[in-house]
Amino acid sequence: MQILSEQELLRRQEKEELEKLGINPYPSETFEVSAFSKQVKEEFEKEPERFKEVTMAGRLMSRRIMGSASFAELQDKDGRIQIYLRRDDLCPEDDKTLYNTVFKKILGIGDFIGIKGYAFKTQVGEISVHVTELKVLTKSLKPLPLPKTDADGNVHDAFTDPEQRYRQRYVDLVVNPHVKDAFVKRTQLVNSMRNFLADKGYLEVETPILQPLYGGAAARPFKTHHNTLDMTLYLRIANELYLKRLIVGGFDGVFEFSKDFRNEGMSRFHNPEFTQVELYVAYKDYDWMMDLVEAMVEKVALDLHGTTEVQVGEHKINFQRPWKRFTMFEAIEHFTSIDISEMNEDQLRATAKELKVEVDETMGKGKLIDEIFGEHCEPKLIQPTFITDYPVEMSPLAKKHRDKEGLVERFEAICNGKEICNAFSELNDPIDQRRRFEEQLELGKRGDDEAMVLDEDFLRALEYGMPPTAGLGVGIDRLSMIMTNSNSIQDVLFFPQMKPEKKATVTAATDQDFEEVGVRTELIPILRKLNVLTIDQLKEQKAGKLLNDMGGMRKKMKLNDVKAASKEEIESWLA
RNA sequence: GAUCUGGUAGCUCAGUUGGUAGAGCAUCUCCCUUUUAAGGAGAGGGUCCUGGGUUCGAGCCCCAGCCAGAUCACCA
Repeated sequence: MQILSEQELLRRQEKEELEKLGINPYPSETFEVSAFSKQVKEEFEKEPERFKEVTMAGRLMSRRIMGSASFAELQDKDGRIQIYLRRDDLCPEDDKTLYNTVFKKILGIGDFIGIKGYAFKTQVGEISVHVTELKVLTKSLKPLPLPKTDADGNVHDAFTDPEQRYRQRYVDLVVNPHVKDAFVKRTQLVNSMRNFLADKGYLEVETPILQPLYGGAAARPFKTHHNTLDMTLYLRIANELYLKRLIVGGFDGVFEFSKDFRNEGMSRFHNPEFTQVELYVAYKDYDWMMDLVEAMVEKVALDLHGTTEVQVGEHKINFQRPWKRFTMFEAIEHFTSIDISEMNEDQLRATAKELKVEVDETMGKGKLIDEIFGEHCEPKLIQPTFITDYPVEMSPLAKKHRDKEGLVERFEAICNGKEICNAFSELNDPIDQRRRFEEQLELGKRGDDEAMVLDEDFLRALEYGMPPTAGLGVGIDRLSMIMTNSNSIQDVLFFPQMKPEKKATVTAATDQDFEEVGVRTELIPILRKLNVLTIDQLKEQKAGKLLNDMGGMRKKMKLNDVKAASKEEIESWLA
């Protein structure tokens, strides 16, 4: 049994009162809506004729009752609009129940109602709807936390606790309008990219999420089991190897918006499941792909904001083409004034130590370069910048650079100090690919639990021949954070991963349970009020103390007509 | 995984050396009858995250745990 607060109990009573009046608190039939809050507020003055009769629906979010007339606010998908109710308009007949009882007494904040009426402008100049008909659409049984905004725009009592906001996103969305905006923008972002790619003639596809081998990235996977096949399956960490198989098969441009899963740490930049769009285009290279990324992200910014400039934290980021391009060596030289391009491993290690980068003996050349870059360059790259030509050791699926030894044709776009995409000229030499996988296997044997596994079927596909191909992965969550000025990935995921809420430790006893040990029905509420919720808790009580406590509580609860429990009675329960 | 911070009414938060749990909003009652974050008056509402300990007495002190956030580590 649930323990309900006073306000919850009251709302349950209100629901029952509606039923007694013959009003279904949860009606099933369609309620036709003809107008929305934003539309009425923006268009009424231009075209008042259109709003002479409107039907609207939403949650009641505030009420100001003044006897026979009331103002209230209705919140629909777009926002709030003031509504005006007058008793004699709502109830032209003698029966004033709908106004006096249903609206004034029974309905409350959070309840869904449908209204019919006409738009007008109040004396203070607020566009409102004068209600002529009112229908209860859903009774809400829990009180909403209600932030208030004052005349200066300051928000009071905002619903801000991050734990509650993420666990109960539905409440967050109802009471914090800016939250909704970020999610709408996220969907616009995806649509913008999808249209951009589809307009170029690339095919949106779906590939397996459950994979017998996980590949395409270096990460620990989630593992699961298929009963019928009696085999281990992994949730994909990337879909790269499947999309490349499709290029082998003859598609010359494929992309997929894919949920990927990585069994790793969580932070404001990491959620165990996240979204990437991956794109593979045949007969292209990474230079070509940089041009595409610039054009696509610039378009996203324009579609979302109408400008290429986006405010992110304290920075104004400009996505206008062309973006700055640095090779990784150039970037390091730019930020540290050290040219590392000709250094061997020992010199690199010495340089890293000099630059106060933490190094250990297991790090090879590639890893050392990456550490120096990550420490001294990446955080400083605020405006969108392409970093090109990565060390081969860290990129087992990228093609070796056409003329730079030890590097691959790879780029990342960095923005606001974080990677937003990763791309390469895809490795299509099956012999080289096998060798790179084997190097990964070595790393795995040495204990790197994120090393890639060898995928024979993928190699077989490459052996049939994959044309030269440019590939790209864009982190949708990261890009959404930038485009919505969000500080945490949790603000662009409706339901970020959380530990489960602690369950109620005890299952409360029912009335019947109490009655079975001899407690009179009318005494049960007193026991509950004393926090004696289970029979075990009852049995632990001391008879004398319980006698006193129950007497006090009986008085406090004003249960004067309930005969107090006697000492003998209490002893019989505890026996 | 480490460190720090937090968890008190439906919401936002106070709470003094350890001594009867508070405010604002929300809720309820009454008054007011075209308002603009809150018109006025009154009332109700609590597992102080959980479990131990110290104490005559714990929201407060000690120990263990749970949940969250931030930072770090990890995440090519």
